[in-house]
Amino acid sequence: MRKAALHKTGVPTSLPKRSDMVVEQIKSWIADEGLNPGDRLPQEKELMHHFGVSKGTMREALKSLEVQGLIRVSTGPKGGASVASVSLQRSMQLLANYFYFQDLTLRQIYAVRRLLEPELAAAAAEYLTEAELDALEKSVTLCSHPPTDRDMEHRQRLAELDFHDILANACRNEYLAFNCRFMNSLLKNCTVIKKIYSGEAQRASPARVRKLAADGLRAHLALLAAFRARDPARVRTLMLEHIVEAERHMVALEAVVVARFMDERPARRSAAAAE
Amino acid sequence: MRKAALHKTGVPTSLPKRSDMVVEQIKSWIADEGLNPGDRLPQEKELMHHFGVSKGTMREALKSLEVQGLIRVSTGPKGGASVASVSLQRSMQLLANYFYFQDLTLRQIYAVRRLLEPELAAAAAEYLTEAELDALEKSVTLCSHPPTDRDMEHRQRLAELDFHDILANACRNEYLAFNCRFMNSLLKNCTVIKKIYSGEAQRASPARVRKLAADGLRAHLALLAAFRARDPARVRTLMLEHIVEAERHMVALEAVVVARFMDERPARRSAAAAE
DNA sequence: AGATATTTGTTCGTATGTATT
DNA sequence: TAATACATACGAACAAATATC
Repeated sequence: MRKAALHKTGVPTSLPKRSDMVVEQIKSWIADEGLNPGDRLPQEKELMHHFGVSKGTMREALKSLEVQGLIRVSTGPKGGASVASVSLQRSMQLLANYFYFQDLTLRQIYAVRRLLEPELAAAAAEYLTEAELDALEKSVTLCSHPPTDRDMEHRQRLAELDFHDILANACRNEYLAFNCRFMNSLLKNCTVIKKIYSGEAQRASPARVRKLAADGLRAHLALLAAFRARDPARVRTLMLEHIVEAERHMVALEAVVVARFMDERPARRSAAAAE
Repeated sequence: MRKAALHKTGVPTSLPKRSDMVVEQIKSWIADEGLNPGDRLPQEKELMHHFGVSKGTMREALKSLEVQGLIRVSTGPKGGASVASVSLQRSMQLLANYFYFQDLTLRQIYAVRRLLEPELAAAAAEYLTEAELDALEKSVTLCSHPPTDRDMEHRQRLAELDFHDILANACRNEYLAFNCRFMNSLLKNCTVIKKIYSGEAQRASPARVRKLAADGLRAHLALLAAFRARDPARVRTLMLEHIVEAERHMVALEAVVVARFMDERPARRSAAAAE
């Protein structure tokens, strides 16, 4: 399970441009040489000469690699391009771009979350450090007081998601952890959460928002106790209940909010431009 | 659940370069205007003038957006940049870059696959068209004859994964489907599959390879019957068994192959470059 | 089918900014 | 502080691709 082809782009979108060919060559060069994060690439001038392209073209190629997160480039002496490990944030952002036009629903996300998050929590139960347990508790206490204003309400919702991010940090399965972190970030940016922030959700259905918060707090408290007891089976059960419950509240809120503000939403422009 | 911020990059990596600022501005412009795939952006010259940057800088910005999959650009009259929906292939490749340095194990991937694939299959059972059922059957028959050479053996392994891709196509949950498709592509490129292709796995453990193929065929046949019967519950059960079984074989093969060829693997260079 | 106009793609020369020593 | 090494940015000219007539 190592070194799956870094370069093979799969489908030739059209005619490959010069800069794209350079990109592929540099990629396979990195893979073939087995370069690791931190290793430096030759400097611009040398690369230009090596690939027989001009500055502008080489710059575009390096830009492409930089956007993909595969290299970092810095100015000054000892500067230039160096191999980088793709950051978590960058990957999540690039992946979020894919779903931008997919019209995901909360149900679809929660259908996956319901399956993965209990497993993540159970795995984390085994490895959570004392520091992480304290961090969990801090997130819980932040949510334990009724919010005095909307900003605090919003921060409490985000803290609830931080709770789940901490579990991802403790999980040794990087693949599982990434998936859960990404769903957390999707939820952090989702419309319903934003509506809660802006106060629209409260106005639409204050009782539901209160119950969402109260149920969340109760669930996190119970989970924290199970984590401290290092009881993976109980953690799994509690987390599943928590996710199912949260989904119910969120979906209900989404329906309310959408129904109330449908007319305010700007209709999307007609596709297939101009002409 | 619409229009989560397209632009907010999150962490300012360092000092923003000119081209990066242009990128962010164009992104938020696309989001604010609610542009859809196909909608055209102003042409290079106009953009240069609008943002007050030179041609090279503008080109870097457009290159960045192109790499992210957010725009496509073409030459000629009526050419220029237009908004694009990020393609599945591009997203999977960008995401694969993240895991390139994460040293994922088969176990980690299968820990997630075991949870998601049965759910995907159950969901697909409801929606599979006749054409898709036929495609499934075609994949199964391709695997039903003992392979005559290594190339055929390899194509059969890939056909098995195509079987699972077809299920993803039939699933209405785009988020679940993406996750399953991505794991399929990870497996297609994983070392063990490649070793099977090159014949190393056969030489190391021919009995295990035969059993992997035989069990896979049997499982897919049973699944096909359950799909035709539109029996989601049975599909779910069968798929779980199939995945667990496949994991066992693959992990065993991986161990054998790694043990036999450890010395041939090129050691990775020392990290933290020069100096 | 071929000519032409339009728009991106590439190159070069030069100047500026920035981090190291 | 100054000198050096490197990326970053500008502008003009030319090459290549493609839609339209």
